[in-house]
Amino acid sequence: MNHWLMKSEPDAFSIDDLRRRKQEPWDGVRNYQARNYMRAMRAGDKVFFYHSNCAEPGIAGIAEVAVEAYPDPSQFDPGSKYFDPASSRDAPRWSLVEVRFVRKLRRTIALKELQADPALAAMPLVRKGNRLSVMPVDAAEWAHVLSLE
DNA sequence: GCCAACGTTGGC
DNA sequence: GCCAACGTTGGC
Repeated sequence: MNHWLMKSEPDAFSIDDLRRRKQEPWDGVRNYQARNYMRAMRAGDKVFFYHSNCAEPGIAGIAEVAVEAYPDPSQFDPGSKYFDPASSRDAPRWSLVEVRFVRKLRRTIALKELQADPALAAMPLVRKGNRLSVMPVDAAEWAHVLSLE
């Protein structure tokens, strides 16, 4: 089983939103690397839910992959901000997974704290300029983050 | 709101 | 295939 991290802007969709909705299609990913990681996800994989672009960026909770990758319907919808005229139903360009709420962390583990921790220095998340919204987390990093909780 | 970093697009 | 222009991400 693999572990992952997915970013969301809490103003748009927070860990509390996921708790309320229980399960959610992770639509709107329009980056090939992030898409490829989603396609590699398997049902039951655990995911850190990261809050980005907000007052206190950090890891706020845990989700799990509920439904493996399938075509993101928003790419076909001209009314959606995620519409992609270059994609077609015959050859969909973008995928999504559905994630299910597992739990909130007892506290949000701040980006600042993650950046300062030598055990996490290899995480793409803490590297300057990284903009990936979906990324793998190795098992040791996963366990270490949870030990900080 | 600023801006550095980065991915994508498109002219050539 | 190069690379400048542009748009987006996301910390601060």
